[in-house]
Amino acid sequence: MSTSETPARTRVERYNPTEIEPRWQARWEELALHRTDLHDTSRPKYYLLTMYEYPSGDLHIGHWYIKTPTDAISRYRRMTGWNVFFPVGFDAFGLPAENAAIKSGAQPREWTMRNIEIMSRQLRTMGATFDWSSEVVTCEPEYYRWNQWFFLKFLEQGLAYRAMAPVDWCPKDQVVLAREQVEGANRVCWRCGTPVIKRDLEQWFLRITKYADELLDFKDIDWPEPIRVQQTNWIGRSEGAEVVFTTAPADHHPGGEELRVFTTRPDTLFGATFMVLAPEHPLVEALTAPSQKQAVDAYIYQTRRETEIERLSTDREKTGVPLGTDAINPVNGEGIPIWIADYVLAGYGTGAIMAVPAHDERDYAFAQKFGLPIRRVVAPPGTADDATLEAAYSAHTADERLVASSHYNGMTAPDGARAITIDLETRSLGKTSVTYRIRDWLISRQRPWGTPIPVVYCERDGIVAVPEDQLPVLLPDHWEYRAEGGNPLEHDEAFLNTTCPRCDGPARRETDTMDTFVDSSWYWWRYLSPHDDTQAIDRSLDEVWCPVDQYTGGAEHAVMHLLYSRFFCKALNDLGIVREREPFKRLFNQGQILGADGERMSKSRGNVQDPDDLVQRYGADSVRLFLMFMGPWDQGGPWSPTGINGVSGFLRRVWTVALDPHGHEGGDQAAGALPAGEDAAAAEHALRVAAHRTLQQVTEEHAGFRWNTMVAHLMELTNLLMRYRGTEVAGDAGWDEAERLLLLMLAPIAPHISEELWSRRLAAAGEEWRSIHAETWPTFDPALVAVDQIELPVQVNGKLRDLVQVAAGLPEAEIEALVMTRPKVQANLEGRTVVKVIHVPGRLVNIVVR
RNA sequence: GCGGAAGUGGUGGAACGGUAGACACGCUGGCCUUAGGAGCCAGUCCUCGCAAGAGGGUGAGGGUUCGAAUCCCUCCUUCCGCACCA
Repeated sequence: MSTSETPARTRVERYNPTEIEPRWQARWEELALHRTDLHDTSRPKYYLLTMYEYPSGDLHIGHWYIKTPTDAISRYRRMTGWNVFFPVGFDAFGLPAENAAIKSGAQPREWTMRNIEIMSRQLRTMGATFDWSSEVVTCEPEYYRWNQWFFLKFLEQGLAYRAMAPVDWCPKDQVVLAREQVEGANRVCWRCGTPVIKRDLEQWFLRITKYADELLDFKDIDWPEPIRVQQTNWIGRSEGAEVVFTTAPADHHPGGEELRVFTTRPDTLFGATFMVLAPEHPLVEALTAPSQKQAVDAYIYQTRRETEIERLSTDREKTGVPLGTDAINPVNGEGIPIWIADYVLAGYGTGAIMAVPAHDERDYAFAQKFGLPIRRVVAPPGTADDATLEAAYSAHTADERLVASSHYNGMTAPDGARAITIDLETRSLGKTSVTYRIRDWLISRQRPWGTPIPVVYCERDGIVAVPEDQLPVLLPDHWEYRAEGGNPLEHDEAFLNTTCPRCDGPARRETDTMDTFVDSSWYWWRYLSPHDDTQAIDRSLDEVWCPVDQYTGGAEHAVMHLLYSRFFCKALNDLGIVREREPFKRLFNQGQILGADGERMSKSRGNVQDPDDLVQRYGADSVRLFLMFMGPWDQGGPWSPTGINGVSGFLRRVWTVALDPHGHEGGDQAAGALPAGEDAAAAEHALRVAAHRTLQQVTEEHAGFRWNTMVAHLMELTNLLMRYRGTEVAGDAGWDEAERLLLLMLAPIAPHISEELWSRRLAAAGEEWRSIHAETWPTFDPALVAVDQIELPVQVNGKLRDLVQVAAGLPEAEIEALVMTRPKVQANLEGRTVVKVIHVPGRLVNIVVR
């Protein structure tokens, strides 16, 4: 059998990412390609930040999903002329280190540092352009001392204060529990199974509420709408009135005590038929009649076992207990019974409400359950006075009016609200008021692995701040965990015993540490000068580099980290420490990668995808590309164990067309021949046009981080090159241009293979090596992307009936005339009258017939 | 429950209010030759049909429009957050 007619399959070197990738990573490091000169002002700066990681020990595919597209942004920005700063660090304090310590006996610090080492190594396999020279690790004293310093500044400014707040408490272990340490619907301690109860402790707060109104303003930042909405709802500004009720005298109570309520509906004050206090309200004990004491105590205990989510759920049965005392309504002197119920929270408003069952759903449900009166005070015209309310009426219509409200009758609800509030104000029994759902930030944690709060308790001077020059207050190196007795710092005599900075007498250190969200509220400033021991933030670098131009990370941080960071920025600006009032100019929230089973990845479910295995098997470039290809970046989704074959095959094809343009595989009968009716000039032109159109699309896709369609477009271009492989145009100028653009476009997203093929191109051309990542992003030729022929869909009554080829720029009338002559159109027009023709130039023609 | 987001082939997804299903996975068929986690070509939304073609189709139901996956309303399902996980 002769083989002369089909050329032997060419044997090119196989694409071998495991050989290529470490080699280029080492080269880039050697050349310090990603070390950012923060003082270089020759190019515009671009601060690119991705949320730093908690060192849990394993980098999983979700970390790659955040970081590799962000790296593509970094590389693209560099190619388009920016001085990019792209740092990396670790959020190193936190509960998992303590849990591991309790389980294994290792010290949290050792465990954390070991994990950081492992994760740093794994991070390097991504081939990302992190500037490791600015790495930050928050559990290092050189970092957390500045948390302490900020705390002292906040304390001076009244932004930090101490107050009582409930914690989840295990009565057996005598320990404060984190939410995740409280298990099951019956809320028991994770270690001993004892029912958990809320207990009040003196704790430290940061006054984020001072900035509530400013935090509602997003005009200077370009953030996704859903995040802005979530923050707005979280802050939850409500305008209304505070109204002063007084208690009525009773056998057990002299009366005359003030009871302030907050309401958004002062217009419904005449409809208040009872009052509800939060079970934690300070007056509950004094107002409870002896006959009610037992029921009230039992109810308070029950409430202290519930979560706020349970308490606020609107679809569960309402519960409550009357105290046996009345409150006097200031507008009509009427006495109404006072109840306690869990749906009223101590921390919101004044912890007390006037209940207006006719006009509030929750109050309505409560009144129904306990047979309390329901009195309508707002009604649309024509409503009979005695018509029963089937549900709370809380709608607002233009023609509704106040009824049964004394001389306010006939007013609209908003007018009534204003009038009633003004009248109360003149009697000093009320005032307009604004309440926020957001509460001050509780930063105290009764745990050892965090930043010690820098205050001491002196028998003589009370609470005394540690002076700045005595910072940092160092965590002890080692501590013992006990089965009982809570925070080990409370048993560490060397840590505990100190002297009062004011009187030099004996003092005890604060053992609470800070919420780790304090660490993450300013870490991007520290990247600029991570080892500076004279100041937290280098103001001159802040002025050049901040705010962050682009921040990337998960949407699960919408209301906590991202709000705390904005708060910190404003507070630090007020302290004169930083220049800006917003930390992150632009934000992108990527989605979450789930396990192949569609569930959240976790070790216990056994569905964690390890990137190391994938890198070993397919190479980092394939993993990067697959994560970008699987769907829109903000969407995430389940991991597909087979999908990666697609991008891996794509990169092999890129390799093949680059290194073996003249060869072809044996399976295609038409291989080596140009498409029918196409000559070499047409083929070359087709390649050029495709390359430049792809470049135009890819450039646009970079602006919107649309990686999935970007990869698809690069696949199309590669498929086209594959089609012309082995033909007479392979390797010609048009082919070569397409090939060159393909590699440049690939560089930000698949950095290793593009660097390898680029270096071989340069070598083949006898040119000196220069990294593809130092090349300039190409620009497309407008003449080549211009469209000359368009395929125009023709519809009859909105249904597709035909496609016509027309020259771009053909006059509309000519197109319409042409369309009418088409047989398929004719067939559909037969026997019907043309009503009108909709012609969207360049898009379609729709003929409407009757 | 409250707040946010998403529902399109067997699967991941594509589609400025204008040709639904680009690009892939998987599967089927053909080819190549041989050990490569291979490669090449073709087909692949559903129904009817050899085909040309016809009809249906974007979670469900309604609406706006010449035209709706896209906009509006109601409902259903899934995912994320709810303040001590980070």
